[in-house]
Amino acid sequence: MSVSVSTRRGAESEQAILDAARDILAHEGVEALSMRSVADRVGMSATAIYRYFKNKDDLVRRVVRVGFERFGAYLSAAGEEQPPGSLDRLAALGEAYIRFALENEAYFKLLFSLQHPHPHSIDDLPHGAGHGLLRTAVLEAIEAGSIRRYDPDVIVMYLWSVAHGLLTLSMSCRIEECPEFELGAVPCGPIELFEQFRPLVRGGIAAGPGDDGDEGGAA
Amino acid sequence: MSVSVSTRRGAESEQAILDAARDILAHEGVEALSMRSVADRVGMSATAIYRYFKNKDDLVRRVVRVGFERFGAYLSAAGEEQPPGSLDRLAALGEAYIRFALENEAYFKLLFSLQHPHPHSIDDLPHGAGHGLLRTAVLEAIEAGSIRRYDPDVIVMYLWSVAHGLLTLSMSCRIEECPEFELGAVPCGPIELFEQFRPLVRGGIAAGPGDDGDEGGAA
DNA sequence: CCATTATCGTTAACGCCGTTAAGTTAACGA
DNA sequence: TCGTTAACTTAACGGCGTTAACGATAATGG
Repeated sequence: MSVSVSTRRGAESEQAILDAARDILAHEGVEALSMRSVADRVGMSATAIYRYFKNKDDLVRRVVRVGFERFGAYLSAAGEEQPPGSLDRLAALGEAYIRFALENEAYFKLLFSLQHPHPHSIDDLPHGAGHGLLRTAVLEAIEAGSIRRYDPDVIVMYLWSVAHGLLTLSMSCRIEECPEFELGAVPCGPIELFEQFRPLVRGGIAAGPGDDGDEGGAA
Repeated sequence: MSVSVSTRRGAESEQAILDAARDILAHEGVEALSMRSVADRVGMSATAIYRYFKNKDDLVRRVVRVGFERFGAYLSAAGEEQPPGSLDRLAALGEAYIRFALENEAYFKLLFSLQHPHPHSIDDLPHGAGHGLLRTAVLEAIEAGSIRRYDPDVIVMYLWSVAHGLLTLSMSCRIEECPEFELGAVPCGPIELFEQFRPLVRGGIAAGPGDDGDEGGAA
């Protein structure tokens, strides 16, 4: 009886609004995302959106949440390509983190915006934006003996910080345009840099015992 | 010909505008920083600001630049408290980076905003936001044998990423409110976490010799 | 000393924004 | 048939960055 045409049409509108907002965000950037622009795209007036979303922030939150459900899937898939408990799995997670952020830059910038942070806590994110995934991988790696025994939550935050810091720095400073950041005369994006980080993350920056040889470097 | 009274009065207004904008940014946050609010504080109309600044972005850029001149001084002072070429100096720089960002959150968030990144390149920042400082410290540490020989620019980006990532994550996810991030039942802010990172940065995450490790990665 | 001129500031207005309030239309249950 | 309600509209408010046109005022040149 009651779950009738009207409610279904309502849900369809809601979905259309979400889709429109997602498109605008992805293709025109966050600055072009306004109630009016979304409304134009779905062919209704801006105020109609308020039937489905409390306000703009609510709409944006919903949009972002959808995007980050794929984030979790993307990370999960990338991690499972490497054996559990291995360092390679951790590296794959980091690389997937970076790759996804670069390919979905608007989403990433919006979610981790410093001005209006959208996750009120890590738990707000689907799969904790990969936090749970990473934590599991770290625990497995410790258990497998791949990485040293240390507070797993600290290791998680450390690894997350390395990838996230590299990303946010490259997004806000455009390091790829800096002449200093051409490694071996080849311009170097976040992914290449992240690869170069691997030995440092694995073995640290401290000089090893009896170590004096150069293990890498630019011209 | 003279740089006379009229120009000086103009410069005074310009300074008053900058001061007002800085105050609003620091005390009320970036959302309260509008041309009209700044104008109100200095006691003139919003449009008068355009005599001294091309537009809002120009004003903000100038404000941020002033703030980050102190950033460079802060980092420099913190670094010099530790012996040159030492790991302690690198750690001090990182800790100062975090401390300054926490104490000048609005500045930090504005400069490294992902939406409107203000540094067009690292060189835009006074002292490269400490980049030059860090680079020098890394080179000295390599020369002193404190850290391994590796591309110094990669090490710089790595260290910068660790600190910056921890900061931005904590600012956008409010990790201190997450129950997971109480280390030893004590709520744990960025500075405490950064301290916990030190052994990882120094020695890496890999299990030391003695543990059976899956050391056979890609590289 | 006066006219000119550049400097410093004003008010009014435009088009955008998020949001609220009130009104319209159509489908539905009783 | 009537009343209710969901879905959507238009009108409007206050705030935003910004432009244009205009006035006051101080410095300067003849």
